[in-house]
Amino acid sequence: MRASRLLLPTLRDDPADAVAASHRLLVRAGYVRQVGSGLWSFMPLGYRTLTRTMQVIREEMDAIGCQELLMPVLHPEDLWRQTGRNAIPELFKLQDRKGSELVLAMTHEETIALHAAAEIRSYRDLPQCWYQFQTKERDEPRPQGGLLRTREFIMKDAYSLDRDPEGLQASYDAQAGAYRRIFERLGLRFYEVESDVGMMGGSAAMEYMAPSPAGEDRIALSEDGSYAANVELAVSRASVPDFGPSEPIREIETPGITTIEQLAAYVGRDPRLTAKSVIVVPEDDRGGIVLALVRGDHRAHDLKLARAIGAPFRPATPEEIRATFGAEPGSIGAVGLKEGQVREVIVDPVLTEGAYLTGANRTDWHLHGAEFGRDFTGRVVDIRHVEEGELSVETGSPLRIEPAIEVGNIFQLGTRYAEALGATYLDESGTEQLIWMGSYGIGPARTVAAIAEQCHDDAGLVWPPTVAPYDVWITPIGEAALAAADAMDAELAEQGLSVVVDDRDLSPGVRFADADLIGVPLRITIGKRLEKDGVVTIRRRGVEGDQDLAPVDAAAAVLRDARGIA
RNA sequence: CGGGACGUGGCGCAGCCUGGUAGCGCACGCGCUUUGGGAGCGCGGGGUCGUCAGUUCGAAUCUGACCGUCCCGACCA
Repeated sequence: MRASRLLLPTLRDDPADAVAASHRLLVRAGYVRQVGSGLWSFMPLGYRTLTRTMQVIREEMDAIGCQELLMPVLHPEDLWRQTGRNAIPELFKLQDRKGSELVLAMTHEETIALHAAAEIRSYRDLPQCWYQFQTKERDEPRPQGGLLRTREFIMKDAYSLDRDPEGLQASYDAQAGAYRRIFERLGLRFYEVESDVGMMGGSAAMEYMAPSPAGEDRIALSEDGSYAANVELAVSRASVPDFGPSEPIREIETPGITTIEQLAAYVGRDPRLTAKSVIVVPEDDRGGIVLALVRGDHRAHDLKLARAIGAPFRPATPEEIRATFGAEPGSIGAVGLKEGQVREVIVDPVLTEGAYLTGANRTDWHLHGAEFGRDFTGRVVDIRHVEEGELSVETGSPLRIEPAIEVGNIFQLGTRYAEALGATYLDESGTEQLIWMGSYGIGPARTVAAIAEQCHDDAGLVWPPTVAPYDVWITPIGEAALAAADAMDAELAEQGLSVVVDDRDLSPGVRFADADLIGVPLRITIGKRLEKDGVVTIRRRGVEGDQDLAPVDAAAAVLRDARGIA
């Protein structure tokens, strides 16, 4: 293919609003263009990379017996009412001309359960695995980072249907294997981590996380490799301070002290001997204030706390705190609360050992020596944010925390959707049973962006061969070189390689710079060495000092053999 | 939702404070020269300055509303 016939809208300058490397480079190299906030077009170059990525995913899905299908994006809202997920704020809603209520699908569990309910009759029909590549629509509060968080995106979503939990486990394990093969083939560095089940509901879940500074997620990894989890549910061993002997609880005056740092400094104690009060208002219909306690040097994790409460929440305002506790913020604690004063007290398990400095619910006073069980109580739930350097629970290996991009996830959903939509089968005894479901997603566009985050240098993209838009990029310099390049293109194309001959009437420097930016892995330059010695230059993008000279007649064979191209 | 920044040819920007007929670089078209790492010269095309309203003899510039885009926050008690 001649470059003069291709759309290659490369930009010399970085787009002004791009922050993430993938955003900057994919726009500059002409792969994608923005249509609106969180809305992107894949230009021809980008679409080649996207389709190659999708093809790898398709092959691995097919390899585990998953069958491809296609479901609509536009759904009757009623379908989503049946699972209650029509209340999710990210769900786009609209009406048709008759006023019928419709939604734009953000995922397809409901649809799958609908079809399972209608088509699956007998245990003989199970197990099944269905998947599609289909557009998802999500009304994100804040699209971000180019392709990293968008409002519309294609998802590969697969769904397994099994007769029992054992069958679901087997389907889930097969998907996990396929996912590892997919991301390995795509040349992505990734971690498989335990994850929260989130809005899907269900029992077990894992995420596939590509480490990148642009990632919105944080994952906790043990140095010995035995533990990997999203910080949303990661656990660790906290350090243990020296508590000293148990003492009776007593009030101490702490004028103007409202933060843990001030408190620890004022009384000259380790912050680990203080307890921090997190006061929040759940956003559900029950009302009331929840008081959560973590150790002074610890942080509560938002999502862990929301899970413990069973609802999203917002921080309580100073007025709400004063009204509830009769004291200023900064002096609040769980000791001496009256029945019904707060909706609930949640205590991090770390605080069940030892005695702590805590708020006295009296402005400018704190309590010394408060012990769980003796002086205060509450529901014990892990709500603590794990910290870098803490030890893994099982092996004691130190943890580090890395930012990462979630490129895929797998969920054991159980029977939630089957129940809601009546997806059942008859077992051998003729008894009606619920179908056990799993769901398995990959975002191909986000995966492409994650690869771009990991695979680039100062000059541009450096694609792994599996996802590069083309296999070989030839830069001919001069008339004779162009003929040789076309001949080489024909020969390589016959071997199944896709080739671009950059015949554009631009200076060599500009064409080299574009080739670097676009990031095709194999490069052939044909120029003055052709006339002088009859050789061409073969290089590999992104490999320092990599350069071979090959006779023009043998270049195609040399390139194929030396580079191990399949 | 809260806060901040920015909207001027395709891209990156200046002009705005101090109102007076819109400019630079790149890209683009034509011609000549040039051709192994972002070439040179010459000529040329392209912008109702985000939208609407207001102030004014006159608005890219001042005022207001709206729209759009990006970033931070919505943990740090």
